[in-house]
Amino acid sequence: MKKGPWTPEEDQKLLAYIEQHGHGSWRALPLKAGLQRCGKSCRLRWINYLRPDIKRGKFSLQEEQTIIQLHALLGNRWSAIATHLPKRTDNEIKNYWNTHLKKRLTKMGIDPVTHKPKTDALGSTTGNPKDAANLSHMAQWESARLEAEARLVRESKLVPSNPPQSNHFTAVVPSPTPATRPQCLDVLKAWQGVVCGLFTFNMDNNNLQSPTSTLNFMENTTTLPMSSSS
DNA sequence: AAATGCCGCAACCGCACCAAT
DNA sequence: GATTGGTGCGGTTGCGGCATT
Repeated sequence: MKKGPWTPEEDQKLLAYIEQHGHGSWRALPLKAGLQRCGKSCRLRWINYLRPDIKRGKFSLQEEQTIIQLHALLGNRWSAIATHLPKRTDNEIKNYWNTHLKKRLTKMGIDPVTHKPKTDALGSTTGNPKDAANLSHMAQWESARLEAEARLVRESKLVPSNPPQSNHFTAVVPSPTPATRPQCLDVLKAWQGVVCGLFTFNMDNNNLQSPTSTLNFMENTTTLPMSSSS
C-alpha cells in the first residue's frame, strides 16, 4: 500500500474514476480505480485537493475575519467552520489558522484559544460578566444549530442521488436547504455585526482593540434566539 | 556556494461517531 | 445491547521550498 505524496498519474486516475462513477465506497474505490492507496487516502486526496469546487490560494481578509470569528464561537471545530467558508476545506482552514492566524493573534496579545487578551484571562475587557455569558450562550446555540444542520445533511444523503454528472459532487455534498442555511448565516451576520471591523486593522500601526472589548454591543445589536438551547 | 533553520502545506494517524447487522 | 464496517474529524508529522547565516 503506497503512502506519501500523490503523483499526477494517481491524481488523474482518481479524478477520472470519480468523475465517471462517483466515489461510492471509499474502501472499494482504490481497487476499482487501479490505485495502490487505501480508501482513506483517496478520500482525503479528493476532499482536500481534487474536488473541482475547491478554491485554492490566499485567504481574503473577509475569510480571515470569518475564521477568527467562528473560531471564537466554535473552537477547533474545523469542519463546522468550513461550512461557513464555501470552497475552502477544513484542512486548509486548519492549516491557515495554525500557521498564520494563531500567530497573528498571539502577536496582538490575544490568546488564540480563548480569544481574550492575555492580560485579562479571567473575563472580557469590559469587566462585565454578562458579556462572557452572552458569548458562551451564543457559542452553545451555534454549536447546537450546527449539529442539527449536520444531521439534516446526513439525512439528505440518504436520498438516492442522481447518476454521476460533471458536477457529481453536489449530490454527495448537497447544498443546504433554504430552511437551514439562512438561519446559519444570520447568526454569523449578527456575530459579525458585533465583531466586524475589529480585525480590519492596519497591520503597520498595530493600533488594535481586542474583539472582546466591544461585546457589550451585543445586547443592543442582536436578537438571537438565545433560549433555544436551554 | 554550502549549511542550517524556519515555515507552510499535504498527508497520515488515531479516535469518535453512526448505521447496519 | 453488542459488534462491525465505513466515514468524518482533529491533531500531528514529514517534506520541500525559501530565507538566513
